Amino acid sequence: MRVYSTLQRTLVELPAPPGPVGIYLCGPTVYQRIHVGNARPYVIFMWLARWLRLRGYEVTFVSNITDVNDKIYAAAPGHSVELADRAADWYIEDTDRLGLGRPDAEPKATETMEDIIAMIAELVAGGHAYEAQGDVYFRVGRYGDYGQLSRQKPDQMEDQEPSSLKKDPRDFALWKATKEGEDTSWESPWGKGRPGWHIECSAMAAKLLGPSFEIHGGGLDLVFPHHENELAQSRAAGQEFAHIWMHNGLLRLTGEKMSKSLGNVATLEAVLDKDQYGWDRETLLLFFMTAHWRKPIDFSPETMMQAHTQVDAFRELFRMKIDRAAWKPPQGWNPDVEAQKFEGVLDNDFNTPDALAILHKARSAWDDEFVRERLGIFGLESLTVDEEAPPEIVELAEMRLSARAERNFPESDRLRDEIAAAGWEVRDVSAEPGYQLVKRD
RNA sequence: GGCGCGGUGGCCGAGUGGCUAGGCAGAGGCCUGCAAAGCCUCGUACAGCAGUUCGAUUCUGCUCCGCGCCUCCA
Repeated sequence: MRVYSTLQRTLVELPAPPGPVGIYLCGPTVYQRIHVGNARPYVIFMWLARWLRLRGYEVTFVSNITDVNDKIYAAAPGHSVELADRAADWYIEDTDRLGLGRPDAEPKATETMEDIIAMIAELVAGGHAYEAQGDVYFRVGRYGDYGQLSRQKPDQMEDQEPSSLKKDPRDFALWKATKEGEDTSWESPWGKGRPGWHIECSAMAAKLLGPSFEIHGGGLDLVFPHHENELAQSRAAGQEFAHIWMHNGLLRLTGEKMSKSLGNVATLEAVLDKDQYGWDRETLLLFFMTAHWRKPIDFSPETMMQAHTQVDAFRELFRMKIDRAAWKPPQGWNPDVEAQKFEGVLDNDFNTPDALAILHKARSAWDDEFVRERLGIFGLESLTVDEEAPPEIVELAEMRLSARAERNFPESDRLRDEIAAAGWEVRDVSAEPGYQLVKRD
């Protein structure tokens, strides 16, 4: 198994199973509902964790929730705790709807305060950080490898968060003294305050995965400064930290990155909501499969529609009621060979579009077992179950069957329309009972 | 200005130094009372210009275009 790592700028091999493989994913800052773009890393890494387990790895998947931050203070003056709690619940609720389960741990910054403070103290003691009027800053100039992840040259960089207290404009805050209007603070050796953005991830990763682990993930927009800073502070604290850095491509809306600051946002809730975008979870999951995890992907009616059509095509395979005993692999379809290819493409940088192509080939070959066994990896096992029609629909279909037997086609067509109006499609088939009912949305 | 990613047939989207990606849409046909579903047939694409090579969409350089980061952002 190998994946592309931003740090090495190449594919990096994972140690052989069983690992262990620790995965740390940067989750959202909670002050509003997450958007579909935020859902992409969640989905990709849930899938990856599942796949690695199937391949025999011992996986520990940690994804944090940032619940102290300037944005949260700004969004709910005096009520930041309530907002963060509520928005964290939204995040869980919305991503739960994707049906992929949860990471092994979802730590919050506010629940990791001791470790955060201890780590900052260690950096100060080691001379990698300094205190200034209750703030603590990381001394970028002292860490020689600064910029190795993002390939930024320190002398070319612009200032990070300007502050007159910094000794060097490139330094960044590990701890911030409490300011007016902030309704939460924690005691520390430097007085009351709260952590900077980057240190929480270093502390939580070390706490739950140890000083050295395999994979650190997040969106491409986190490479600099967030991940650069995490790497610097953790290494400065003597930890090896993550070996592999996976950065997923960003979701785009009308050609631009979907982001809260640009305001071109479709919330995950809205995308899945019947009264809004109304896409089902399967469509969204398959949509994410269609592009490689490192590439940008366009969220548009066209691309979602194409994903939806594919979802229905897989459903169709399981409506066919294939007689497995009579089934034989057709020309050009060798399940064993294809199974190996399937493993191969996922083991090679987790290429889901290639995996999807193989599933389509299996579908064409009517190899329902092959497809059923693999759809589950992506949380799409629901496509294999065909919904039963309710009695009143069945009754209409029976009436239509009689009408057809009498060659009363006007009545037959009227009944078909009536069934369609109720959200079902009736088809004439040769197998008993002579019709097939399919749910339509 | 600095750093980085990408440009593939109508659309989405993998991949490869020479061998069919796959999907969507479209056209024709079989089947059907009409449909639906299914099946069959049909598309020789890889931004442009140089170069390396027996041969490049795939490697190198340049140009053009798009995107991301350098400030909070998955």
